[in-house]
Amino acid sequence: MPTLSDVAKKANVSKMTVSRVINHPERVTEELKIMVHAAMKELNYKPNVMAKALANNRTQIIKLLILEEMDYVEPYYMQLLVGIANELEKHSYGLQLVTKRNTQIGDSDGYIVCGMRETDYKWLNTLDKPMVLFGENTHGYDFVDSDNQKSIEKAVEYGVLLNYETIVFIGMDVNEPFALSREKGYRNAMEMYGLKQQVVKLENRSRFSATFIRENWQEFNSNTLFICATDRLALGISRELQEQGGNIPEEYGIIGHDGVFLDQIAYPFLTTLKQSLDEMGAAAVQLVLNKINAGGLPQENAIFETELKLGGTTREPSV
Amino acid sequence: MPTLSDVAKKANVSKMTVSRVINHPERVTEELKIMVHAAMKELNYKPNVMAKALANNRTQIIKLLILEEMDYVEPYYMQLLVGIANELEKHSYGLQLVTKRNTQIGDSDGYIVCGMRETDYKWLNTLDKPMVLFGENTHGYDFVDSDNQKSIEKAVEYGVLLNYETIVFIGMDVNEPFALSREKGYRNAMEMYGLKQQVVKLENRSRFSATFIRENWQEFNSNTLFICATDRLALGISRELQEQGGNIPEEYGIIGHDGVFLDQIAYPFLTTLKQSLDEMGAAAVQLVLNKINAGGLPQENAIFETELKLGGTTREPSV
DNA sequence: TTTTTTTCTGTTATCGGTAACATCGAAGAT
DNA sequence: ATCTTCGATGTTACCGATAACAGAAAAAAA
Repeated sequence: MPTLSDVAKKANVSKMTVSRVINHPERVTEELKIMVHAAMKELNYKPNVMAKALANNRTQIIKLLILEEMDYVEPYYMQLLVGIANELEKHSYGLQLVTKRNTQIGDSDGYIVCGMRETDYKWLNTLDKPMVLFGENTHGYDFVDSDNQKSIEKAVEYGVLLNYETIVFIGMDVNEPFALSREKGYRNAMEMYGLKQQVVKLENRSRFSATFIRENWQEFNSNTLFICATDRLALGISRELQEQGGNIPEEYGIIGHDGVFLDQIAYPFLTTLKQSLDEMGAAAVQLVLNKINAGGLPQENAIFETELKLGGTTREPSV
Repeated sequence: MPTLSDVAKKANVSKMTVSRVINHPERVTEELKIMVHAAMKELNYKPNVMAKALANNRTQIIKLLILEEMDYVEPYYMQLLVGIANELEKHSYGLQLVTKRNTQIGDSDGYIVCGMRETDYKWLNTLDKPMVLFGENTHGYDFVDSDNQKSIEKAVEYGVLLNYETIVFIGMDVNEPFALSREKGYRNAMEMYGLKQQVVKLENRSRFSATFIRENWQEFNSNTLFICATDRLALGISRELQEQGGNIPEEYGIIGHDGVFLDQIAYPFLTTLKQSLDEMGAAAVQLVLNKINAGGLPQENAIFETELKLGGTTREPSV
C-alpha cells in the first residue's frame, strides 16, 4: 500500500504538499497539484483512514441507534441500513449498530437514531455528539423523514378520484409525531373535500386491524376505502376483508403506508405510499457528516415525498 | 479522554508497561499489573481504537458483503446484521456493508459474505483477506450455517408423528448447497420411514407456490403435509390452500423454514424451522476475527441446529 | 532599490498506540 | 567469586496522516 510519503517522493514534494492537495487544494499551485495527482494515480494511492482518523482525533465511526424493540424485526430497517451504509462507505466511515440491549456504547463521531419514542429523549440529551434522528420530532433535533402529512393527503385525494364513498383512516394508537402527522393529513384532506371523517386507532399489528374488521364488519357498507397508517395494518385489513367475503378492490379499497416488503407479501399486492428509504438513509448520513465537519449548525431537516405505488387493493381510475 | 501515557504516569511506569498489561499480561509482574489496573480504573481509561489500528496496521473494519439482489429485501438479514454488529462492537470493530451495487470496496481486515451463488466464487477468490461465508459451500471456505439437512429431517419426523399421510417437499429450483441439503434431508427421512417421496421445485416466491397449489389442487388428497424449503414458499401454499377451501391444519399441514418475520406475518402463524440468526451472526464474527488474529488456520465451520417453532399450520400431536 | 507583505512549500512535533531493541538486576552455572 | 542467562522494565523509532510554525521566493508597497 503506497503512503503519503511514497506519493511525495514520486512527485518530488514534501508529504505536507500532498496532504494539502487532498485537503486544502486551494493552497497549492496548479502545477504542483497536477504533478501530485499524477503521482497519486500512478501509485494508486488510497489514504489510510486510520492514520487520518488518529491525526484528526476522529473515530471515523457513526453509530446507528435502533431504539425500537427488535423482537419482531422491521424489514424497514434493512433498506434504511443499506442506504446509510453505502453513503458512509463513500466517506470512509464505518458503521456501528447499537440496539437497545447494548446501551454500553463506545466512541464515535456522531449518531443516527431511529425508532425513538418520547421516553427516549431524556437519554438522547445526554449524548453530546452530532446527531440526526430518523423521524420527525419536536425536540429540536435534526431529522430525516417522509412528508407524512402530505403523504396521507395524497392518499385521500386518490381515494376521492377513485370515487370511494366512505374513506376511513386506520391509524396507530401512539402519540408520536409521525403518527399524528399522518392522521392530520387525513383530517386535513377530508375536511378539504367536505367528507365525513372516521378515524380508528389501533396497535400496529396486523391481527388487531383484522380483528377490528371482524368485529365491525356490518358497519362498513360497500364502496369504502381504508387508508392505513402502516402496511402492517393494511395487511390485516386486507386479510379480514377477504375472509368476510368482501370484494377487493371493487367494493373495498385499501391504501397502506411504507412500501417496504410487506406490500409485496400481501395478496393482492398492497397499494401503498412508498418511502425511499435508501435515499433517506443517505440523507441522514450527509446531515451528520455536515454537522461533524462544520461544528454546530442550525437545525437542518430533510423531508422526502412518498410515492403512491399502485397494487391490487385499489380499483382502476375510471377514464 | 485519558491516554496510555496518563495511565502510565499515574501508575509510575512507562507506557510500554501499560501496553503490556493490556496485550501481554503474562510478561508483567503481578504487582505492577495491579497498580496499572488500578490506575486504568481510576482514570476510566478506554484504549483509542484508531491508534491501535494504526500501530497494528489494521483497519478495525469488517466488510459484510451481501451479494444477493436487494430489490426485494430479505428481512432475514436484519437479524443477522444485529448479531454481527453486536459481536463486532464487543471487539471494537466497525462494520461496512457492501452491496452488489458498490463493488468498489475499500480496505478492511476481513469479510463476512452472504447471499453468494455459485457464480460469485470466482470473484470471491480474488479477495485475499480472511473470509467467512454465511451458508454452506463446497469451495473450502469457512462458513456458518444452519444444519439444513437435519432441520428438514426433523420436519419429516414431526410430520410422521402427526400422522399426515402424504408428505410433500416444496423446494427451491436453485443448485445451491443449502437448497440441496434441505432436499436431501427430506429424501433421507422419507426413505427412513419408507414413505413415498414427492418433490417440487419452484422459484422462491410465494406467488409461485400459490400458483402451484391452484394448478394441482385436485392431486392433493386430504391429510397432506407440505414441508417447504422457505417460509416464503410456505406462505404461498398457506394462502392458496385457504383460497381453495382447504382446512388448515386438520386436512393440510404446512411447515416452513427460516423463522424470520414471515412466519409471523402469515395467517395463521406458520409452523417453521427457526434459525437463530443472531447467534449465527456472532459466530461468523468470531470465526473471522480468529482468522485475522491467528493467521491462516485450517477451515473451521459453525453449524447451528434449527428449532421447530409451532404455529397454526400444523395440528396438535395426538396424545 | 529597499522594505514589507503575501503566497507557497517544507520542517517539526504530535495523535495514541506497539514492536524491537537496550538495560539492568537477580538467579543459575561454573 | 565470576560469568551467563533470563525475566522484567524502559527507550527509541515508527505506523500514516495533519496542524502549527518556519523559511524562502514572489509580489506589492515604500
